[in-house]
Amino acid sequence: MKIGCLLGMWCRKMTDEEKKALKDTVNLPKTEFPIRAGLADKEPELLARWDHSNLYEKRLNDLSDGEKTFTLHDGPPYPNGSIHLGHALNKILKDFIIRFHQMSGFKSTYTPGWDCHGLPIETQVLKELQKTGEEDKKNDITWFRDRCKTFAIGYVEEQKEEFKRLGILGDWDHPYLTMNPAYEAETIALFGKMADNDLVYRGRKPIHWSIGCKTALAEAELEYHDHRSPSIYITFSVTKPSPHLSALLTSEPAKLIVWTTTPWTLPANVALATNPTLFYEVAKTSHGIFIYAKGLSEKLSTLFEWTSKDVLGTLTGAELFGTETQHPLYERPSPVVTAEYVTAEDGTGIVHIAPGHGQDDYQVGLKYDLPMIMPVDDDGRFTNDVPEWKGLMVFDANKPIGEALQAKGALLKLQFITHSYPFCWRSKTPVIFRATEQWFIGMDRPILDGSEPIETLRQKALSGISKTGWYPAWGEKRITPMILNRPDWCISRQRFWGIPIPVFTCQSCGNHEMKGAFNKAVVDLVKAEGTLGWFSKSAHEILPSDLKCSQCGKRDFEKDANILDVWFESGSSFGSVIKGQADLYLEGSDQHRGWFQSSLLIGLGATGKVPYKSVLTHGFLVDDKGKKMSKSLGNVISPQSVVKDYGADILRWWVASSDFRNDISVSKSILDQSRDTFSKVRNTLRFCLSNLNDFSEEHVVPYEKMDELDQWVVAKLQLLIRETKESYARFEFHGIVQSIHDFCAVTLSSAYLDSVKDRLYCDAINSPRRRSTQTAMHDIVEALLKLLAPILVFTTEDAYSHFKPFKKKESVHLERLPMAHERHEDVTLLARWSTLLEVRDIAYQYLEKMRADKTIRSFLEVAVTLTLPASIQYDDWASLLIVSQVTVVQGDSITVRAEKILGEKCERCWKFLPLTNAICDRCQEAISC
RNA sequence: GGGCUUUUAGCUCAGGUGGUUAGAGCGCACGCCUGAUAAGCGUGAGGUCCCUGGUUCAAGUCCAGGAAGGCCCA
Repeated sequence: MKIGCLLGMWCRKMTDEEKKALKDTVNLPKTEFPIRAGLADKEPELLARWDHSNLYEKRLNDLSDGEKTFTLHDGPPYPNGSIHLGHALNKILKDFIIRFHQMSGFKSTYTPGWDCHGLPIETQVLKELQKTGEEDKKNDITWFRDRCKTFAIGYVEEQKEEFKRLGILGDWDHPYLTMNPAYEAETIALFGKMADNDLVYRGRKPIHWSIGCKTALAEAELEYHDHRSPSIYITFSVTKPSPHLSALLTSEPAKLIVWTTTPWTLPANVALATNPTLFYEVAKTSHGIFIYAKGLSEKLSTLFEWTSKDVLGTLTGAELFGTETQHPLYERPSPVVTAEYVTAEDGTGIVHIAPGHGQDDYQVGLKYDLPMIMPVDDDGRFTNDVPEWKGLMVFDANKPIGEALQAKGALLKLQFITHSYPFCWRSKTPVIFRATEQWFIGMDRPILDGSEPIETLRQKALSGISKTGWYPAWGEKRITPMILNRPDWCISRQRFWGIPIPVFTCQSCGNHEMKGAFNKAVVDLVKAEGTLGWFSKSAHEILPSDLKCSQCGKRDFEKDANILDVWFESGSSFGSVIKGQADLYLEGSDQHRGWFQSSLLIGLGATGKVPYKSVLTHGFLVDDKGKKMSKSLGNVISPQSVVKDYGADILRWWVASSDFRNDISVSKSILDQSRDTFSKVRNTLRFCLSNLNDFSEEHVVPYEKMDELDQWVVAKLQLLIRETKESYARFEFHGIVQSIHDFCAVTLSSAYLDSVKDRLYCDAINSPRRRSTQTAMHDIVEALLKLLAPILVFTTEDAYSHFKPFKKKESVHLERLPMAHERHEDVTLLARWSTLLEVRDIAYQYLEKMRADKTIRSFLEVAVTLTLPASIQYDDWASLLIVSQVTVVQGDSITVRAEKILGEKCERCWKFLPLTNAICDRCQEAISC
């Protein structure tokens, strides 16, 4: 049927065929971009395409200006399981930042890494061996380490695929692994530099020691079981009271009461500790003058069967400080110090301190510079230092020690208690705390690197922190006290799966060699053979034949048996992965104690430089009630399940929508919401695309000739572009999500696009008004796709392939971010339209009432009369309100009246108008064009 | 127990220097459309701004104490 025939059929009802022909003249939207995202299928397809075209490399080449660089250095995750949501969060945030910088012209490389050594892998491999009954194999170090390596590689590959699936772009084919020979060699070289700067020293530190296995144990290798121990109350006689104590005493002897369940540690006692703020009672009893925590008086009276008690006075632990007592077994003093951890809940509020036999005791020892006596050997037997019980197992020594105390009159009470005590997970024997020789990085040693002024590592670290950018700013407040208060860094571990401590001990004089040529020999060896070379060769084979002991000149060396703390390894990453200083480190806030700190100390200790310019942190994942994710709470959500059920883009959209500086909530309903808001954005894009189907470069309308409504939306777009880029630069992605979603939902979908449908569908295809709108929509789609590309990597690529920009790249990810045109950010226009839209709101409130009382169903059935002040002038209210007819009357305030229109529905544009034909004049004209 | 930190509608977030009835979007309810259709539009209902006390003419905003979360230590 010819269109011309339609014009004459106003007087009779149209047939279906005629209606269809008329409908064919309407320019309805059309696109191949599917209405359903189908991310589960689409995403792997796009990943394969990017992989095939080498997108990462291409971006580095095509997008960068060649001058500006931005380096985000990746903190390495640990490969001992599938990635969890925290990993996903971290890597996705990094991806946003790198993509933003690349699309802004920075050369921004991204080398992902893995932290491959360490106890968790060693433990898992050991467990596997236990299951198969092959435990002995762990003694073959080469074989065992190879097994660990295989284990690590397995999860590196698994995690790599999981990260790639999230759309993270990076140099996945060349990641850094801390077990790579080149990496290991660099770590050893950095150790050497720190040794050169005199920061490495040998000292003693208590560790968990398994007598059954004759080995050091990590926390993870302990099991707690009930254990029967002696529980003894003993006394230390005051020899020199502190001034406060002195004021309460006469010449009569006074004694401090101490409780312990490990009598065998008494030979190593060097001090007593009180809590500085607790109150202590000095009491004259039937059995003598005693000092103990106030409040325990009743309990102790009963226990020791005191028949009388006179309180001579009370004083705080701090006031007892400085009192000197006599060791109950030996002719040596045991001074009173203070420690915050001491309580009056068990015992007497006074504890005995043996720095070689306890973690707390060790800290107290460091604080007060107490000697560390450690008279127990590898077999758990007393050494020559305790001649009277030499060779006796410590647990067997409890009895004779008790007897000796009794003989000296220092034993008040002996009982036995059953309490929870650590056992070795392998030999099932009770564990002891025992000081052993360890390697340390000294925090308070002057760094002898030739720089002036000479500072300690602690001083350098503190000034380095103050020069670093911390985001959020409280990061500085968090890490500063940690550095200020931390003890020396113990870098040695008694394990196998790691990088050896590259130290040689002279068998002749005991001297330790680790600098210069000694270090170089190890670096060269490890570069060539990996650290396996160290384990499979003797010192003699490793060292050049002309290297001699700098002390005695002999050539008989033994390799150190320890490996490095894994924090030393990961903290060395800047050395082999980035050149110079990174612009940014981005990790969870727990890394203030971990990687940020180890990197800082090694950077300053070895190279004199902080390895990062700034540090950004994110919070932790919690559920919708703010509780942390845990298996027992059953609130764990895996990234794999989110990818499967929602798609990686929705996971990314959720990450972007959260304010990651605080803890981040996640739950099914939160993800559902992310899916909903994502869909709104995607549908808006789709609608624009579908209306650009017949649009190309020759149809572009210059800004000046655009319809005012289009000019307004272009102005809104400029604002959005500018604000979005600012938010990216500040890492405030949730602001981006919010403003882009708001733009799509409110500015576009509800206001602009709804109003503009009529002209797009019903105006003549080439009408200037229609082409003007398409020009605006084209700009919108182009800008939105680019602005969203760093976040919605899959969806924007999918949409881009259905979009026809004038200069089309192979991928949206080879585009730069859009530029905002200041000239088009017309403030006057924006203000004017804000008023016009308020009028629209008022009109809609009125019309909604008509709809509610069934006067009308559709707003198109209505003729509106607007009363407006003279300040509001606009000539196309009918389009803006999407009603059939509007009359404007001038008045003082804004009021709306409306009534059901007297007219007929145009069969083409569906407006109600006075018709002389089946279709309205505008439609007639449109058809005949 | 200590250091750092969070707490505004069901949800995600806004709310410089204290100033009228605390905002947005989503979700929800109700209605419309069927030419964005596993879409779209409209209207509406939602808040003891964690609690208590204080400063002030005035506090979501400042101060003190507390509660409940989170990270790191002990």
